[in-house]
Amino acid sequence: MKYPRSEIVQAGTMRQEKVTSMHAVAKLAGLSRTTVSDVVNNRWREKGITRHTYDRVQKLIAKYNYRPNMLARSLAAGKTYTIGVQLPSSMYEHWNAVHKNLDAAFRRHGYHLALASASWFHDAEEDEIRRLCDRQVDGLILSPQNGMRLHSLFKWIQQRGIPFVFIGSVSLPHYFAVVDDNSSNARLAVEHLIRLGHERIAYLHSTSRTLGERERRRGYLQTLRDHGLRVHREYLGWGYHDFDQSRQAMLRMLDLSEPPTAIYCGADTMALGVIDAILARGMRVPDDVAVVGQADDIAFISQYRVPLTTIRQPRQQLAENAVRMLLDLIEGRTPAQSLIRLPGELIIRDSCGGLKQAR
Amino acid sequence: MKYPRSEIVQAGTMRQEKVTSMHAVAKLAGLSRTTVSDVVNNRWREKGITRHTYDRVQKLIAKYNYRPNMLARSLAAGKTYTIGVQLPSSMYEHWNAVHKNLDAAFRRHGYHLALASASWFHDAEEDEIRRLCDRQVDGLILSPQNGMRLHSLFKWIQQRGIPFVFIGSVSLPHYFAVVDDNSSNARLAVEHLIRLGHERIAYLHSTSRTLGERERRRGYLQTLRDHGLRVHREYLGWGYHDFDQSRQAMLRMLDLSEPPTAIYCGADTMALGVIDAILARGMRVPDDVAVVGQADDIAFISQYRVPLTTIRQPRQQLAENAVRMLLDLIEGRTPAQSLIRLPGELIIRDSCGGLKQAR
DNA sequence: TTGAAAGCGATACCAC
DNA sequence: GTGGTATCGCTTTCAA
Repeated sequence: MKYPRSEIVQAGTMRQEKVTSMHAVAKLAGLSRTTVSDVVNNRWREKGITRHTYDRVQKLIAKYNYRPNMLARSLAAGKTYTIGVQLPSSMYEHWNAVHKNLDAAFRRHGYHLALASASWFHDAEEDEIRRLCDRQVDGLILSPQNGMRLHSLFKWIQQRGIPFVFIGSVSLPHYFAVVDDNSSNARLAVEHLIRLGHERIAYLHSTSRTLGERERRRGYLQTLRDHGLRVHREYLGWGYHDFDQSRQAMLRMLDLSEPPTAIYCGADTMALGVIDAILARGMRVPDDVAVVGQADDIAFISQYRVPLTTIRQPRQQLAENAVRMLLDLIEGRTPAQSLIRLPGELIIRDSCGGLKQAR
Repeated sequence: MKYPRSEIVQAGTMRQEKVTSMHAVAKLAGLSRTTVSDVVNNRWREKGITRHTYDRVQKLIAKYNYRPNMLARSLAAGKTYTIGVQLPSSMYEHWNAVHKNLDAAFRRHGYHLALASASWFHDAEEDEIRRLCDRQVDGLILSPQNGMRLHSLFKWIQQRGIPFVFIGSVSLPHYFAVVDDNSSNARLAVEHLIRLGHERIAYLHSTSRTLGERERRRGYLQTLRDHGLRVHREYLGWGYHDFDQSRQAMLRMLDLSEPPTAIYCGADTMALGVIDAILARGMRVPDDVAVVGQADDIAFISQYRVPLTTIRQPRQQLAENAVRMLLDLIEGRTPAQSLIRLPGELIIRDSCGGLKQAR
């Protein structure tokens, strides 16, 4: 027999595990596969198929519970309607929200996401992204932590003709990207602190691996200079995106002869470590040291010991712009811009306090 | 020409966007597809292919950057090595960790995950799971919030011969599942409170939709009875898994003529709302009311105003057992058990305090 | 309106 | 060691 997998064993019953195929439906209806296909794909009108035929097919589809095999469909059509997505770990709110927004936006356009496990296993980033390509995704949204080292990977993806856009932070110049305006975010934070009367403002780096981090640093330094404030080498610390390391770094800063009175942190997680360090020293936030975080990433932050003032990045816009850009690329249009920078907004809570000194 | 998609345009160059196919490699090597396939799938040894041939093929694969098309492979082999996963939203730590552990465990066995968007869009659960099946997943890990209403869906999946196991909470009896022992978790919490001297112990339900929630309630009630404590109707509240609603519910309980001195909450999120309510009333935690949460779900909980005592569910074991069970099913073995119940552990922090009354 | 035929890119079995 | 042939389930083009 030619189609044993869809063989009909008994009237109204398909053999266990064997699923109805389009061909089986066609046979049952006494029609050709094409006709069934046209009905299934809702192009029976323009193909001029009789209402009668349409109904007959639909009835059989319902009766035998036929569902098209997406694998076969994708292979034949050369299109999977799948978008490969690789984001940083989404334990906290920011990336989780970005992921959700991407999902929602792509769904509206008939695409679904394939998530790279690399979200957790950073060393596997390159491999995971390649694997995504092997699954014939129609496009990629990328936010690799090791982005700057992956030049050859991006070339490789381009060669395969798979469009991709970076999200959150550019990995390398000359590629499509929708990113946070880290430089202006830093300015937002630092100018807020300056406005409150602070002059000894520290900055806690997160990781060194992204261009975004560099821009943030640049924004911090430039803002200080623009306001005629001195840059202290000792006010630049490293938190490695980690609570404990940030705590240690802050402890060291507090030991300086002239410790900072305010600090801007590259991530909320780090800001929490910083606050913990300050409180552990018997000092108060914001009275002794003011703290600003980045991302507004922590759930129920209002319930913390010191609700954190922070910079929130525009999750919705980030996702929606990236989706539009990638869809443009996939569908052969030229995106209006190749690089979109989105500024964040300052969310003022308690960790900064009011004016430092009544003039 | 028979294989235009892989046509070689110029020596060393493939036409834009057209990716090398296995057939192209074979032609280049002057071999048959079978041979190339055997090399690619690492079964050249047993197929008795010359080292020389092997090397030649490998070299061409490298040169032309050939990578097998997983879609085609899956279609032909009737196996995708994809596991469909549908979990509750993973904004907090518990489900995020479960997801990660599932991913890691399946990867070790050569599978990857396809995540249902339903994690966020609960009303779409059924649809999303069906869609997952359409993509020919080899198996499913499910944790639907509306599970109890989805009987026909599960029948449908079974009919298609796709094995699945529930995780976290059973949706319906008689299916494979790896679940939290909610009844014993409730006992753990309530007995801890009783041990501390509490007699007026409340319980805040999360949602009504899962069997797990029912079991937790049962555990709470049974434990009270076992210890000869009276059950107050007014001590049963609903938090709907939501901070604000839990806050309101607690506020109402505090207005009782005889308010509870302790409360066990079905989720950490809810416990935070409860604590906020208590503090808002000018009362103290744990001095006036002791609080126990469920899940140990909140990041940096130690930094909250009142670090929460809670029950942590075994994330790693949950995932690993589910993976083993599903793999057994997929590979035709019979799982040792069809229902695995995993008890949680009490994580004692500050929201419970010490003995309520010195004997 | 409908159907036949040729792919899509692989796997699998079986002779040579 | 190697190659032919059938197949997976669907799309697409072109004739009838």
